[in-house]
Amino acid sequence: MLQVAFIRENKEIVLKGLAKRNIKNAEELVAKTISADEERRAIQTELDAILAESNKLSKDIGQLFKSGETQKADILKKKTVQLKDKSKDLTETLQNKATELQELLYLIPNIPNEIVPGGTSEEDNQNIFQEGEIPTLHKGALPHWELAKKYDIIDFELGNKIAGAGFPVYKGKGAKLQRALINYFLDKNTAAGYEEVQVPLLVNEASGFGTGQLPDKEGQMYHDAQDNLYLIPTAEVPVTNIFRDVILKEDEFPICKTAYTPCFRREAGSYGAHVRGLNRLHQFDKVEIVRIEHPTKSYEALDSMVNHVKGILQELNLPYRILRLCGGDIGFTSALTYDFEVFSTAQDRWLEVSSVSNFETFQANRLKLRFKNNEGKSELAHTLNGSSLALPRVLAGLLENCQTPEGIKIPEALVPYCGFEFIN
RNA sequence: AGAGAGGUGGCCGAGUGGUCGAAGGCGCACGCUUGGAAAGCGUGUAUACGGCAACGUAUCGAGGGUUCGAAUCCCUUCCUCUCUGCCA
Repeated sequence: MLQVAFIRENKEIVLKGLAKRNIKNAEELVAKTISADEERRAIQTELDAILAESNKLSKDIGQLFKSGETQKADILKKKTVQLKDKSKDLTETLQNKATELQELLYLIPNIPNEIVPGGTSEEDNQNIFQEGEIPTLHKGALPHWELAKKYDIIDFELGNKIAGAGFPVYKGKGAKLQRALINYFLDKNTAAGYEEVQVPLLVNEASGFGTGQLPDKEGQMYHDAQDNLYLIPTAEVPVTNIFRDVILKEDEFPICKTAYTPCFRREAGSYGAHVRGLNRLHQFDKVEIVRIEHPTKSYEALDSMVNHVKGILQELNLPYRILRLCGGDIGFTSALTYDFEVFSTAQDRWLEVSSVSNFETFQANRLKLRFKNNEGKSELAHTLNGSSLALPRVLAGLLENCQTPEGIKIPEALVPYCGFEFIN
């Protein structure tokens, strides 16, 4: 959520940013927000004056009672009763206006960074880096869902029976490979200075609002109505919410956390070949990195996160590319996002395996995540996160790219974690 | 799930109707003191909103009520702890 004061004082920047995201009614939205804010402030000023008067009268009444001047006190009492009615009305008006403003603010996405390209869809994302050799596969090479079946390492059918589509069962070396990947990613992240944390997989409403999943993506999360808890769609939610309502000291930066969690997504509206196999699941494993940074350092941090993810993909020897997401494709809460995609050779398509973003103050404003700057004033911090990495598509890429007529050849870096070199 | 106790500032903790945004202590910051430090002494130390500012308003888990006036009384709700039950 943007700060109202920022919108008020930087209307042109906001409009320009919304234009880059192709928001249709941006002018109207911003105008409404600014006027709601003005009205809100006017009402508050009025209400404050009434309350101030009423507070003063109450004190006077106390004094009068003490000195026994009850008649005078009774006169003042009548006055305060009137003030009370007035203040009650105004309080309600104020609350309505504040809610109206809040709802408008929820509709305004983050302002994209200068370097975010314009564009309307994923077609317009900028390919800024690519490396790794796309292997030439042998004759009869298979997509990963066929390989999974052939070597009996992932059973989609069985998952169907137990839970439904999108909940695969990993078996034998498949299950072990999952565990190996998780440990490998966590080790890479902790070696790079991220502290490992284990967090709840269910979160409350406040946490959902804190990182911006609510109210925008309500339908995308599994919800337990009985206890009003949500299954996390990403570790970003619980990990970032560690810092909800926190005021940091400046010397606590940078804060770097990593967490492995399963992620749960309803993926309502997805269908077709693109959701085949591991391409899109309701439950999947992911290792996440989260950073809380000083505003002047957050873009440096974003670069370092990008380089970190790069290093992992290089070590896994997977062909990948990095995209800078365009205004039309970038997430609601993000100011700048880099997507990492691994080439899935047998499917002949790129699969997103990581998304690394700087949210600047957008999440921090909702989270009330601040720090004391050197003037002693509290200021919003910057939050960032990225996948390092999401498992299913890395696995898909691995299976497809590393297949040989003799079986799947496990990348060297993973062998110590798996304890085997081949799946055959 | 049942019974009981409790939620106050960064932390501990006092406060049962007015002068309480809240004693006292700890912590922290600055200053004095010192060769330097510790101790000691002094000063300061919540957050949000409005206002150029002075200052005003709100906040004692949250929401509502009683009252001229609520941290304090009443209702609802959430959370924590203890015991019992159940259980990996």
